[in-house]
Amino acid sequence: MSGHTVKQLARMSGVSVRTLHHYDEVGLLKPAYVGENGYRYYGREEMLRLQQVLFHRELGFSLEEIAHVLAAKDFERVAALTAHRAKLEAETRRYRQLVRTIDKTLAALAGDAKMEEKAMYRGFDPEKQAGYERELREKFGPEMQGHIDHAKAGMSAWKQADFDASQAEADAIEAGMAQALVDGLRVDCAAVTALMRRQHAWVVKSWNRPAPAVAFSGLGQMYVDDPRFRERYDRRQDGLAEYMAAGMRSFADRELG
Amino acid sequence: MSGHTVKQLARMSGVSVRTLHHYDEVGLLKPAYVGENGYRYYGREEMLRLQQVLFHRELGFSLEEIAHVLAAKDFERVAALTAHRAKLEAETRRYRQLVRTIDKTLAALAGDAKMEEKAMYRGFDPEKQAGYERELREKFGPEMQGHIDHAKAGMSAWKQADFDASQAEADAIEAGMAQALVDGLRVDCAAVTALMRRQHAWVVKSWNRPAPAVAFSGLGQMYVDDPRFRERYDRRQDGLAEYMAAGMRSFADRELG
DNA sequence: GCTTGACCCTGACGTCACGTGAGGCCTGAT
DNA sequence: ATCAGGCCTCACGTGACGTCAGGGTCAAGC
Repeated sequence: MSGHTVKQLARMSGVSVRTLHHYDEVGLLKPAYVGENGYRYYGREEMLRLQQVLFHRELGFSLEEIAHVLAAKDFERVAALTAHRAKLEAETRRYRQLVRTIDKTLAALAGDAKMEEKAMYRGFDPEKQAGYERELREKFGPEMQGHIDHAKAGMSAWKQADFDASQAEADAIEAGMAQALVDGLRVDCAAVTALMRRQHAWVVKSWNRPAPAVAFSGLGQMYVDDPRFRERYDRRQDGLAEYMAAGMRSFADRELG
Repeated sequence: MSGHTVKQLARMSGVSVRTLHHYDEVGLLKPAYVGENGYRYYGREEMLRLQQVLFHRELGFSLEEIAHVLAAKDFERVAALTAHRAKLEAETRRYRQLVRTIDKTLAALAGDAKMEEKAMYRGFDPEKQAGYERELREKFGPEMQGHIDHAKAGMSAWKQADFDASQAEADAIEAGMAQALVDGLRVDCAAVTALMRRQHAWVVKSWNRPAPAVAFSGLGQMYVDDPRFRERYDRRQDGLAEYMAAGMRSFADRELG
């Protein structure tokens, strides 16, 4: 019963010869026996094991994890699969977010996202807001007026009283971040994280809707990209726009992911 | 205007110094200027470019792709983003499929009804867990002990980290339901519905898989039928097991159907 | 017995986006 | 002068193989 050679097994299972060599090398799948010429020969048992390996590989387990799982009994296997399932779901959620971000970016590139951009400015500075509206009208003509009116109606809840308090909070956060920047604090340190938590709360309140990870770090990105925001931050402290963006991204990754 | 050194830029943008070195190496982000001592100095333009790089990196572009995208015009950029979007969606679909595969595998492994039952009890009560282990030992003898120990190690993360929070939520829900019961609230009133929504979320998290209507109301039924659960609830409040079951069935009918 | 061509082996380097030192120079403060 | 803390350039390690290079082995046909 000489068993199968590497090429035979490779063809049967759809993997490469090199892969079998590699699995032998790392001890994941050793041949049933090795001829004196050094040839590898695989038997029925090895074929079954290979199937197990490939199954778990498909699921995204690393070879090391596979070795561990195959050595374990059902009990542990269930735990491993459950944990892996959670990872896959997390990845799925992350990818969905990325797709949404791409959609937004595409919309922005297509010029469709004027309203979105507008929404992000909301509550920042009513004077600039007015200037921005004029700009929009000039660019896109009178048919834009309807959209602007609509947005204004949405802002009616935004009373002047709220604006002052909100602006004060924004100022306080910026001041804290500027200090953190000159102090050379890392963006993931506790102090900056606390500031970012306030920033996140502020954004949620300003937008009047939740700000998930991608939206929050995307807003940070806009602080850097958009000259009106950038100018505001850099006037306070050189590099503050980037620092804010980094802080927000870091916070989003760590706490909103 | 000396610009920023590597460490400064790294801190501002939240990347490592090595990353900046690497980006320089591969030509993705070169310093504005290199001193005669060999130091890298970055200016405003480089900071902006770095933000662009990081944005695309988050989306999962490779560094090579990023270099290409940043050198391209809007038209090409749209094409790249669209193509990348398709890739992400394909990955998302693939992951969903993998999750389904895992679910099937878990179901198969649980074909042994004991395993299923055990999974349901998971995170509920360590004492019951101990009872189950003893049962296993009596049935399969001492050689099982090794497996149990091993599995315990694998599950320790679950038990230690999540058990407390999970149990606290379960307790809170039960307390709320007990109060609702003594207050004579109908199981379809808003307050109880809210509690049942939490209960459903808790079950989904505990099981780590969706709980459709039949499963959810079936679990409620089990609270009545199974003495271990029944005792737990009735100790807190007489009739609570039935009340839970009624609430869950009602919720399942109204919101999960 | 010899050639041919398909198959086998063992290195060993390349991939990608950095992490992690090692070893040494530069700079500003004491 | 010393010292800490920056900066630099190598250069190896990661994971799961792909891809040669160089050389031995096997079955079949001549």
